[in-house]
Amino acid sequence: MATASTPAVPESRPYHHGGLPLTLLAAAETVLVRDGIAGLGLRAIAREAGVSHTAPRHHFGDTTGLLSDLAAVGFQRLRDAMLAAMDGVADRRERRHAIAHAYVHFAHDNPALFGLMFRNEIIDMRRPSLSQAAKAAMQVMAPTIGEAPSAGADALSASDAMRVTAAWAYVHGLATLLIDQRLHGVLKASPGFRDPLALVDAVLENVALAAEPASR
Amino acid sequence: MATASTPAVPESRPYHHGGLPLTLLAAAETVLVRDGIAGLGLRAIAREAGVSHTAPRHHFGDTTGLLSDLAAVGFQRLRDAMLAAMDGVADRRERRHAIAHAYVHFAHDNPALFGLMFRNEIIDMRRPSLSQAAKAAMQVMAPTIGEAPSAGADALSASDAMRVTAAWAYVHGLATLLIDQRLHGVLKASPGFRDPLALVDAVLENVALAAEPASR
DNA sequence: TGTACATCAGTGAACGCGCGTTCACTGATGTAC
DNA sequence: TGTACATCAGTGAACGCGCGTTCACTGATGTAC
Repeated sequence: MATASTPAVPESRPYHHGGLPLTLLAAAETVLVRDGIAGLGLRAIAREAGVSHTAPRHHFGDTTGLLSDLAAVGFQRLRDAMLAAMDGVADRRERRHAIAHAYVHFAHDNPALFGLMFRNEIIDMRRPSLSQAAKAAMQVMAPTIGEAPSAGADALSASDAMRVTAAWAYVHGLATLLIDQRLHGVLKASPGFRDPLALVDAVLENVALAAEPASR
Repeated sequence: MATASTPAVPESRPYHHGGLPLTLLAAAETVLVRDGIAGLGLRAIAREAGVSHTAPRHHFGDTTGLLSDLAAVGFQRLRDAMLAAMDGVADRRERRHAIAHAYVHFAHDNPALFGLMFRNEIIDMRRPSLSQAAKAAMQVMAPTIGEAPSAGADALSASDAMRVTAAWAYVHGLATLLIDQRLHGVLKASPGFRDPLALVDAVLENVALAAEPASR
């Protein structure tokens, strides 16, 4: 494809689009944010992109293909957000907090996209682009959360595996309860928090995970 | 309705069903388990119940009404499971563990139903039957998890609100990551756990939440 | 004890909708010679 | 430098599908008198 380097786009829309795949992903996100996951069909996305409704098929095959790639974009952005939050933070505990904060706030700021990233009915985690993006995002968490930082995420001790799982579940649970609006009950029982996000932020500040001795 | 006490059901199906609402809820769960959330339409449910596809409308109004009631049944069962797990357990820490274990295993055993209970697009949390069932389930957790057990769930101190939120998020995250099959990556990096559920059980045994001083 | 009638519960045909899929096509690009 | 041709990218009409909704209806039940 010699498209990215073509000097200029002709004034009247050319027959060949040039960068349809990226345009379709952007259109899909627009539809997702506007109409929610229910509105995410190939026809609706093509309509949003101003293109024939059979065009997406050339690039993505089917709806699952397109949405899986969109979910992959989501994981890349989540990873970037966590990396940016950690940047320059030396203290280990601070880094952990920065990651958790970034995870929850990413979900809060992109609720529809975050939801899509975990909707197995309409995306396919076996697609390489998606599984790799998801793995890359998780590999940002593992070294910071585990005990043996250098190990990376390809070989975890049992206790590190438990730490990583627990930490991920903790922030993931906060994120999903937050964006699914399930915290209003707690908020009503304990006024003083401005809104659900404030409650979640306070939780992240004050309640940490602690590996405890096996004898509980 | 003088249905529950009618002596016997005539051999040839009577025109009036008698207990259609309950039958429809059961049919909906059958469809949900068999075809997933995507298959949950009024027509499919009526078909499963062996009844005209407009009949559900008399009792539930629309799809959201029926599914919201099914989600309410789910919350009732979750509550029952947590109560049963706590039954006779005196130690506070053991009770906490029992609740968490019950929560995660309920999700594991009823993944489709659990998923429905948190799908805001197709259920309506404002319906009284659903919001009450959800609240009742949460009120099983709150007194055991907070510091001031007698307070119940209607008035929580700020620190209890944080504890409850954190504990709920923790088990909820474990449950969702588990049933969404997101733990395979961790499992691959750390063999030795039989399967994702074994990993989650180990996490529940060994990693607890700890409220820490505000200075992190 | 019987009769009339309103109300409730369930039926089945019909409609319109948006969807995914198929198909024959056309416009544009790249490559072989 | 030009020509022929294969391939790629996108079009638009058509089809079938399951869905929710509307409608006139029928069978059964409860209640007033």
